[in-house]
Amino acid sequence: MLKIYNSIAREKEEFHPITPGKVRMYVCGMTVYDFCHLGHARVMVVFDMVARWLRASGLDLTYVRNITDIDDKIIKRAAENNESIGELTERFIRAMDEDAAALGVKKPDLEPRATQHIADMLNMIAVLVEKGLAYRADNGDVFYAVRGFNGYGKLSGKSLEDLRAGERVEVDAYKRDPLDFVLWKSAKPGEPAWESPWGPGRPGWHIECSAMSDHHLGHHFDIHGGGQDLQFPHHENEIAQSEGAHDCTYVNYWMHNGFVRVDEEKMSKSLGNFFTIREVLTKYDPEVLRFFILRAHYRSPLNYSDAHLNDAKQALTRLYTALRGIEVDAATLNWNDPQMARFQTAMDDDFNTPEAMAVLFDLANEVNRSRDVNAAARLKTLAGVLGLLQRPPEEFLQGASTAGALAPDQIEALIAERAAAKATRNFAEADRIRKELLDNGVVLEDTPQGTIWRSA
RNA sequence: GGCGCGUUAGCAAAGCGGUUAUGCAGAGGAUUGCAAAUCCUUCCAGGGCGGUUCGACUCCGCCACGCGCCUCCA
Repeated sequence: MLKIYNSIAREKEEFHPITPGKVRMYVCGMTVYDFCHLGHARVMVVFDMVARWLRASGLDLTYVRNITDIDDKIIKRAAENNESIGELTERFIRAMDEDAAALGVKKPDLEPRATQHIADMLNMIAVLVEKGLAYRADNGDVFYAVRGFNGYGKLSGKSLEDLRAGERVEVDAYKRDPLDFVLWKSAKPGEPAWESPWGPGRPGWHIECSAMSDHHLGHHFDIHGGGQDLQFPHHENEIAQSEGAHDCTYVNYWMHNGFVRVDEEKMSKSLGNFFTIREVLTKYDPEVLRFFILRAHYRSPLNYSDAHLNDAKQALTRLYTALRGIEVDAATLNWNDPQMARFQTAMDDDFNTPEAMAVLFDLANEVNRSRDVNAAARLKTLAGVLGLLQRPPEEFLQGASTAGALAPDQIEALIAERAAAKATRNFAEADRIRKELLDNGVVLEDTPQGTIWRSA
């Protein structure tokens, strides 16, 4: 039985889909005005893992991850770059797709874009206005009236009074209450705008997710995910909008993944301490990054450093090494198998990937001892559930990231030379060649079947 | 100030009220021409102070330290 830590309940709960056998999941995706950083990588990989596990568990999943392609930062960046908003967002959506693909993140079933759902947003805002939960201020903006929704704060555990006490934001004079938030922003000259009953403008930050999730998944669905920093205010405001408009529970299970940190500090745009995915991928195999992310529990902080990535690389190398030289057919998932059962138990416990990975290493040990094809198949199949270990081992082990620039045929030539030297027991020469290769980032291994190599 | 989370061996990171986590690194052995890889053995834990218990890293309380949200943020 799958248990999920539900942010709104602040405890693990048994997972029961609204419709038996079917799961509807919505995850807050990217605002596309820049390259994705490691924080984005974590959201994508974590919820890709969640999606894979739900499906491996036999559930019929509909996974929606939105793209926010209109917002203040996008407008600002496009102006700075002297390009249209469409050009900017298309560019970064393409980059995001590349990054996601590199990390082994499968495409969600649906990736709705905010600009495709303006009508849905306007409809929802209209409902909120009719119900007295929203109002048009004198400056033309439409605000959500937080005081009118009595569940406000239930996700983040904040009361309106607490929030007021901690007020650090300049109070917008047009708001009735400082905590009211914008649903619709009236257009300023030169800004992109859509027509609306309240005048030309564009959507506020939170309404797009309420509108898009409703459009694709309905008023009430199973899982809503995102980074921890979205819990407040973004998700809190989504609840206010959706439940305010529909008068029913919005989401049953809220999932929030932990932050990526650098030097024990949150990686964020405002701190400027972020690394983009593509930056990291110039130094590390993307699967190493995926492995690194899944090696920690999704709710824990994840500290980024080269030392930790190198450590992850070593660990993943061990797994691939175990599979090297074994022809593996895919095994079927059989939860009666002891190791698979242990893996399942771990994953069912709020997606405990570190524990699930421990099973992988135990299996690797078994494969190394027995060289058993079935054990190898179980290893590869279970790893596949996490989106790992699916490439030919040589591709990973001999992959790029070598310091030197020797082509494979050059390496093979040197290995042949060394073999010749060894044949005449000229070990000095053999060792010299081996050292030369090592200096070029190539490690040799002599086996009964001959010499093989891998990248250092 | 309000709310919340964390503190595990050299590093990373889990489960568990009493029995080896796991990976990397270290030590010894097997193997190897020597290595590498692999296998075997092994060292190194649970912030501090109390409490509950026959027994606590694991439950409870307090304290210390760290982190996060309350502002755009995955």
